[in-house]
Amino acid sequence: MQPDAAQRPTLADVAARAGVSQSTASLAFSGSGPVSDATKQRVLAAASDLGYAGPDPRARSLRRGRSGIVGVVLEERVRAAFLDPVKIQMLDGISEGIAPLGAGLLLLTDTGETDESAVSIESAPVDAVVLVGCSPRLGVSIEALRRRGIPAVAIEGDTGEDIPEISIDNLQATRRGAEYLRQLGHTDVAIVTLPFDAARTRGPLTEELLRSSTAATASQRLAGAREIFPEATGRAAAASSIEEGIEAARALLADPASRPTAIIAQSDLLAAGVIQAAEELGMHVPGDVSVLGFDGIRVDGLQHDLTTLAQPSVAKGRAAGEAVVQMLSGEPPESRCFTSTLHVGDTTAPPRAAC
Amino acid sequence: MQPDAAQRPTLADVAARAGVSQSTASLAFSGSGPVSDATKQRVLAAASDLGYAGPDPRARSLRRGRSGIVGVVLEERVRAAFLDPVKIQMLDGISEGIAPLGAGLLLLTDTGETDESAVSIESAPVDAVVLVGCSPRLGVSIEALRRRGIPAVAIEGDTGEDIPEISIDNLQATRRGAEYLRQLGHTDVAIVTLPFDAARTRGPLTEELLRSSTAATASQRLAGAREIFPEATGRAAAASSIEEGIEAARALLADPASRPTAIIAQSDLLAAGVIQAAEELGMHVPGDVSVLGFDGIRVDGLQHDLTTLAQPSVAKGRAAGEAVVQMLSGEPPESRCFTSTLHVGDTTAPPRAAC
DNA sequence: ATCGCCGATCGAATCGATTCGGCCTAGACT
DNA sequence: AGTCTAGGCCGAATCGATTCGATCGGCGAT
Repeated sequence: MQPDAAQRPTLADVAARAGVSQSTASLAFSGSGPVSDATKQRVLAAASDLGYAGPDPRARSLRRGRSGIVGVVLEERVRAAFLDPVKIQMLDGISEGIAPLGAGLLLLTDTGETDESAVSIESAPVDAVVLVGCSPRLGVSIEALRRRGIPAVAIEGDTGEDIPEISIDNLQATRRGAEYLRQLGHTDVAIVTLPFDAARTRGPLTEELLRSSTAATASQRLAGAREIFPEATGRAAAASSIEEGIEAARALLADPASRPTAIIAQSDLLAAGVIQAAEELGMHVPGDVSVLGFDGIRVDGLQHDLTTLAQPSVAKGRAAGEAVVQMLSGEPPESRCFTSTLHVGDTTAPPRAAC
Repeated sequence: MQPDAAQRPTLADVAARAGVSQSTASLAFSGSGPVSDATKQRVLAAASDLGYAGPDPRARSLRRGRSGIVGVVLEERVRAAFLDPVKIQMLDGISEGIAPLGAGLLLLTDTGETDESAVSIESAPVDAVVLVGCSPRLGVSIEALRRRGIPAVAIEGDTGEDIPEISIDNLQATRRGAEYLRQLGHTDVAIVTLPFDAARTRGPLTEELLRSSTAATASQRLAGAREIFPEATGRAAAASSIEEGIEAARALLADPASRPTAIIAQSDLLAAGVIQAAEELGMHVPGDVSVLGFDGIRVDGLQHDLTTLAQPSVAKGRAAGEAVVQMLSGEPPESRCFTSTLHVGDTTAPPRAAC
């Protein structure tokens, strides 16, 4: 109505110009329905004349009830997540798994802040959601998802709900790794764990910390190790990073009199940190201390072939993506548990004979 | 109407239950408008009773005309992009830059396929778009963006349109690096470039290839090098990866009689590949050949401190994000050009005296 | 020659929320 | 006491497309 510059043309405008009804114009675009070729061409021509760029995705998604977007919820901020190779591999797997949907991937972070008007897990136009390594801290958000009827899949996160879960044999894998260390002759083993709680408390493994654990992954891996080394103690890191590994190892190796002969790290990044700290202290790996990792990634700058429990990260992501596809097509969701394999590198060896 | 299980409650249902009009209920949620506290509580209570999870983002975005989502267009598939540390850093910067919007990041890839019904750059519910290292192959898509009136910012991509661009001093930086090599005494220098065209043609730098170049970044860096070494030739890689660097270097170093004394790689990953290939051939870096990279990232597994032109990747991403925020608030977009700095590591040295 | 059928098109309802203009009432001001 | 003001709330239009059911020719079958 107003001489207001360029009101963007709508489907109605196109239809009018092509001399057809709006419904026909819609069909010409979406292709779902019988439209004569001539009409279709006419509509397309009109659209082109008007500079119409195709149906508005917002209106379309409102009507269709689908947005064509799958959300990926990362517990950390984007920066942190991208620094973790495991996360990236999963992301890649997810994008592969949902490929048949032709859907986009929306990065969501569970920062805990409930910013008004911000696009959060509770208010994002997504058709489904993949929770990557999320703690139950997400309880509220998950509840919102359930209410909104948005299907969700969790990767390595004990959601405690009826959400299908893609996981690995954390406990058994770690036990296998620990068993290997015992076979090498180790008896004095320390553990560097992933964070146990939302606060990411860093420090010694106290009973209290374990009791308050909300991170299944860390707990399970610890349990697996303790099935072999019941007395094993250690430290919890505040994140899965080299930095944190260094920090933890410095504490564990501080006193030359009480040094363990092997350290089980719950991630390769932590393991890399442990190795670095050990070497800084003049220790030799695996001569003075064996180091076992978890993940099976290549760690930036690490000069060793890490002995580790290799997990199929990409496959996990893909499985999650496939589960999303299933759920969206009405099939019942399906949890899956993958198996990790022990990769023996050059960071483990029999303990140096006590002198 | 139907006894159909649980039709999800809508704002209208909530309003009815709370005994207020729909408009009031809306105001109670969005908070924009005068609503008495009592009424608000009543609405919230009704919502809670009904299990209403808040306004539907699809409807909201249709009405508001904003979706709260910013698209990031990567030229490669997600997997490939995530393997490039520079891209990840930029992504991180972007997410930092758009933080004030509270917007989500939608990953879009320019695969070239125009999948029907797939969420692509041409049909995604985004408020703005950041093009990361995109070639003009995107022409069609960019045209669509323009028609849809979606603001866009380009990072290191010559869009040829009126899109604000975030870039770095590719030419000058490379010239500085080349100059440094010349000062060391090098005269026989080869270059390993990024892809020049959409086809990612791999092979020798022919005049024809350069003429048909659609990649400004590669062209500019090459031009910078040639300002110092006009005769320098080399090879184009098909991607920025260690693999491609190896491939290119093998070709360049194949003939012991015509080996250059230095190689300028247009990315650190390529440089890492070059070094690896050289060492495989029994050559010593920097003894037998100096290697100069570009980017300033830490390369996985590289045992050298690469001499490289460090660019502020995160800052670039952040600038792009900030530009998006500006454009969305109506301010005119603003192009920016950052400066790279020469980091001298241990991969460059004077050429071995000819015997 | 007539009936039935199918494909092309059209009208109108719908998706779910936001928002503008108007109405009403209670308190304030003179 | 009368009127003005403003807060609080409501109705209804609107965002832009999709889709169901109805309509209307035209063509093959009987």
